[in-house]
Amino acid sequence: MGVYTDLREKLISDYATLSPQMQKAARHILDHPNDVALRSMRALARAANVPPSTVTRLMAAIGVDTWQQFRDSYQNRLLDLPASYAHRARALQNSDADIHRDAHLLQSIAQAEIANIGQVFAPEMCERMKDACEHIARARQVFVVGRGAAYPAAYQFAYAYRLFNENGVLVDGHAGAFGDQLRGIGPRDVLIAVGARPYIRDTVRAVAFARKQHCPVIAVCDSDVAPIAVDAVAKLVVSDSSPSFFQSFTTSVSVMQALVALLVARGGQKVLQRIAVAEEQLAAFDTYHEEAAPTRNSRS
Amino acid sequence: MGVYTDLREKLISDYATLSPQMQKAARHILDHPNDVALRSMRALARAANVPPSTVTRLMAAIGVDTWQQFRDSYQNRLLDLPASYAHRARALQNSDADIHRDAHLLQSIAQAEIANIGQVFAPEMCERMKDACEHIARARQVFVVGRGAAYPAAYQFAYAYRLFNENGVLVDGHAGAFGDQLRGIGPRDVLIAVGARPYIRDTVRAVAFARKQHCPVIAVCDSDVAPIAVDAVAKLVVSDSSPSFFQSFTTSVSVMQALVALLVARGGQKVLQRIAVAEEQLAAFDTYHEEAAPTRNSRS
DNA sequence: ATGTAATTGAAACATTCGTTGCAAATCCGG
DNA sequence: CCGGATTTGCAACGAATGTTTCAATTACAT
Repeated sequence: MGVYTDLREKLISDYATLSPQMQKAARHILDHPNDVALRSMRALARAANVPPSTVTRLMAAIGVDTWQQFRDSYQNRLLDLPASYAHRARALQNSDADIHRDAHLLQSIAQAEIANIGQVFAPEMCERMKDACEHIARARQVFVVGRGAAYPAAYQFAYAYRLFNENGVLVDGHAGAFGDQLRGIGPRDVLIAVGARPYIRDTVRAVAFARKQHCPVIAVCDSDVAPIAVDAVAKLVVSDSSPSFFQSFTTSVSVMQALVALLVARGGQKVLQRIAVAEEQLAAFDTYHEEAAPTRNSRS
Repeated sequence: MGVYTDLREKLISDYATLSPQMQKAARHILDHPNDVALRSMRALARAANVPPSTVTRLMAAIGVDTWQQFRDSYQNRLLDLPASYAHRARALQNSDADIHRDAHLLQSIAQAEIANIGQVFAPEMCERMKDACEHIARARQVFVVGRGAAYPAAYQFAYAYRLFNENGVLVDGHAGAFGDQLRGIGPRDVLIAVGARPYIRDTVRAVAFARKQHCPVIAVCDSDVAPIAVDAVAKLVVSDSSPSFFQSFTTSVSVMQALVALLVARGGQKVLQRIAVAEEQLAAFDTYHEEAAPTRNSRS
């Protein structure tokens, strides 16, 4: 066990006994170990939003004499990490197949995911995303539909979108009211449909209905010729290849997040304020867990 | 090619034209690249046995404005994932005007997502995932909870898991029945809790309840010291950094998918058959859209 | 050799670094 | 409600950082 690991363990185990401010610092260190190795103490403190002295005090609290010692162990970890991804994958291929079967699978998944993300954010797709945003920004109401495995992506968008806009509707068909939720959809609205093969009937129907009502459709799907992409004003084609049995829906989620990010960027300060208000409301509803003041074990 | 490579190659190609002292410095940098990333300029100068000013002059000689720039590129090399680093640099440099803003944002998102995926599938994390699978495979019932933005990840797992196992329960609190769904949870079960800051009270409560019932908890969260990770049998820490306003939950989804993939792999042929059966059932329920010969829009 | 240009290192510069002392704020048991 | 203990942020410190200036040195063509 390296020094780095020891220090990290100590931070975790002592975390509960630390003062709130020190917890903030400790937390940041645990979550961003590289900052310790590469940036200055003061910079770290700024990032963690604590005064520099807190970090020094944290060092004392976990029994480290000086920041330099602490930083050194984090730097050593960075040097010991063999890590390049290609390297990792290669190491796996010439190793015992059975024992590392799981590890191999996971590395394949990681590579597939990275490749997928890369494709989804290719220049052409970015253009399409921007187009999609134009439509969304202009729309009276924004409907989102996604069933089955595509539901997470739809939900994700609706959840984030509704933090700063009132006109988002997640068509989730709760209580069988699938058709109801699309009532009133029209040319001035927009429907975002998420789905991949095998296409779920509900989603296809929703798209068909929207088209009949002359509502523009944005399709997030696995092919330019997917049934839900026919005549869509924007086709966001996500690659969802995966070594596992199921397709990956990570990229769908990622695209939806990107759309939200674009909308927020376009909306500017005003949107940020709305989000702040929304989060205040949530806090008022006692939605969030308050990070408890630590129970201190006194030592005389 | 990354910035690092450019600088390094510039150093090599210009080596002959440099003054003797600068060559000493350049030589040391080429031989000890990590010193650039981790130590100070003066320390490097001392090690190379040249005065600090020589190093500054070397920066000017190879066309780098400041030591900080130089150091940054070496730091990036130290912690960057090998795959697709190129994307960002290239995409960023041939962009201009107001297109720049959106394009830049999307590229940053892509890069962040890739980095996040990379961290999530780091060797240590893979070990933790395998541990988590052990617990899941042994469990009598598998509860999954995730609220708010974390819901998609929870849903995603539950949806896929239930295709091949009967004992999965998505704790989604529909109709306020949040507590009800956890009834009977016990030591032989397992609870998978997904959540990131700000932690949602329901999720924290669910974890607390499970712990009180001595049910092992698997935490998918953003920190080793997240409230839902306390005393978890497996902590799957996902990095969710994002240039946008919201954290990214893509990685959570990805981890959940990976867990499913591991479980399927572990289950072997038997599991695949179960999935086949489940899909047949879905087809029987007319869930899927049958790909018909496309209705062609007349082109007369 | 001589004058010009290039190279070099010491010193000084404004910052920033990690650390410490201290006074105000906060918590908590009585 | 109080009084002691803990926690916290500010200001200040000396040390070290990256950079610039400048005088001394070297190299080299004339």
